[in-house]
Amino acid sequence: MLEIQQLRNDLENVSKTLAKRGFAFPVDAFNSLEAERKTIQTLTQELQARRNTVSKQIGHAKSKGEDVSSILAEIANLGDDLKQAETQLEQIQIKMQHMLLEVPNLPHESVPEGKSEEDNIEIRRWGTPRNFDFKIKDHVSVGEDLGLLDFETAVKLSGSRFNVMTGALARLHRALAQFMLDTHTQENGYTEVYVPYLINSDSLRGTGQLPKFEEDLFAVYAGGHEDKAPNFHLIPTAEVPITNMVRNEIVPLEQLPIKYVAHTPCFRSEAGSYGRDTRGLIRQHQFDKVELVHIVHPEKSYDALEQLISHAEMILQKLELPYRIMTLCTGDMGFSATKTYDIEVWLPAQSTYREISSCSNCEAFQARRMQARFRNTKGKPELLHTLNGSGLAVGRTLVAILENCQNADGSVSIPTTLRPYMGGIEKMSIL
RNA sequence: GGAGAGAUGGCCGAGUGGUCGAAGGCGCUCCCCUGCUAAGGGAGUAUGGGGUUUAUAGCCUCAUCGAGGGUUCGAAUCCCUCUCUCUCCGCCA
Repeated sequence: MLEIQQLRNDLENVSKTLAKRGFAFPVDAFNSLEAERKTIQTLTQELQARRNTVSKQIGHAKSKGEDVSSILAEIANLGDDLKQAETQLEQIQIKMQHMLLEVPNLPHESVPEGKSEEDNIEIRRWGTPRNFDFKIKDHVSVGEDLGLLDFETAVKLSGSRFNVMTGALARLHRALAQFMLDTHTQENGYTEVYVPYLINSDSLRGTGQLPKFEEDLFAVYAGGHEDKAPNFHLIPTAEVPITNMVRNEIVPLEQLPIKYVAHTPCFRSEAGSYGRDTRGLIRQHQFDKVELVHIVHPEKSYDALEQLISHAEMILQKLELPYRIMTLCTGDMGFSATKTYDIEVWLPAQSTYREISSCSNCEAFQARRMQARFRNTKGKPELLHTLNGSGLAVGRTLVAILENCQNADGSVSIPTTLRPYMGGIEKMSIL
């Protein structure tokens, strides 16, 4: 959520900046609502002040045993007038709140302008894609030929966009998550957290998934009461529960920065994306991710973003998987971000780089929705800055290994760093 | 799931219709006093809005005593709903 003060004082610039990311701010609607709000709020407060004064008078008079009927007569209409004004004000404020909750964050000035992913800027590359001297398979064929990846059974169990992994592949999936967690906790200074996978709507509003993106979520109803509002949603990313840990909190200054890491499943309905990546593990309704979250002092958030991306990169470096870093353009960034770096890993079967991590600074956008604050050196509460990034998406990392580490005989070599997590085995082979 | 108790400011804890945004204590900040230390005296110490304003300064004002409704001229106090916490029982991994 943007600061309403900023909208009042600097609407022209705000709306210009929002236009860069393809968002048309309803300037006229805002202005007229704001004018209405001002009138009604002033009126309401005047009536409230009057009521308070008169009530005190009555209190005084009664304690002296005086007659209060004349005072009561004088304010006979006050109650109705006040109630009417309060109702009006409330409706205006609800409208305003709705409007503001749907406005995305302002892109940082360093973010390149653009309309789509075509306009993202590559800022660096690491590693060299391997030359294969045989005809390579995509990850689906590699996994299925090994007999360890089974989409047909997943369809039977749940439907499309789910998967079943068995044996060494299931273990590799688990190994990846363990390896990522260990790296971030032991080398990068993160605190591991375990969080709920079912989350309430206040939390989803806090990080920006609601109210605008409900169709991307799965709703859960206790006892099958679909007629009511959902009790929970399944988390689309651990960013939601982790970041909301500081919702409505005032964090002591000395606890900053807070760096959390969690491994969770993520559930996305991806309602708008049918037809994209229908084959394979790239786009699933359920996938695992190791998520990194920073809760930081506002002056430190851009340094934190650089750290965050480097922590995510470290995983791919240790796995020796080639990747590139992209700065997302204004038009491709997520709702809550001011600046986002994507890490894209090399997928040889697609001869292209594909997103495997997304690291964003949200500045105070989420903190304002969540009222997540710290006490500054003057002792005053001030909004925190929040950042989140994948470190990494486990399923997509698995895809990258299956494709990049495949051999001519159909086997897949286990990256050296993962072998301790795999009981020392060096490859998965066709039996 | 059943029975009961509870939720007040940074913390503890008063407060069952009026001058209560809230006693008292602790903590914290500033000042005074005391030749160190200890003790003592005084003042201050919530958050979010709105108006005014060059101003995140001041001043005026509104709201907030778990959340949301209601009664009333007036609610921390009365009524209703919900959430959460605690104790006991049952069930469960």
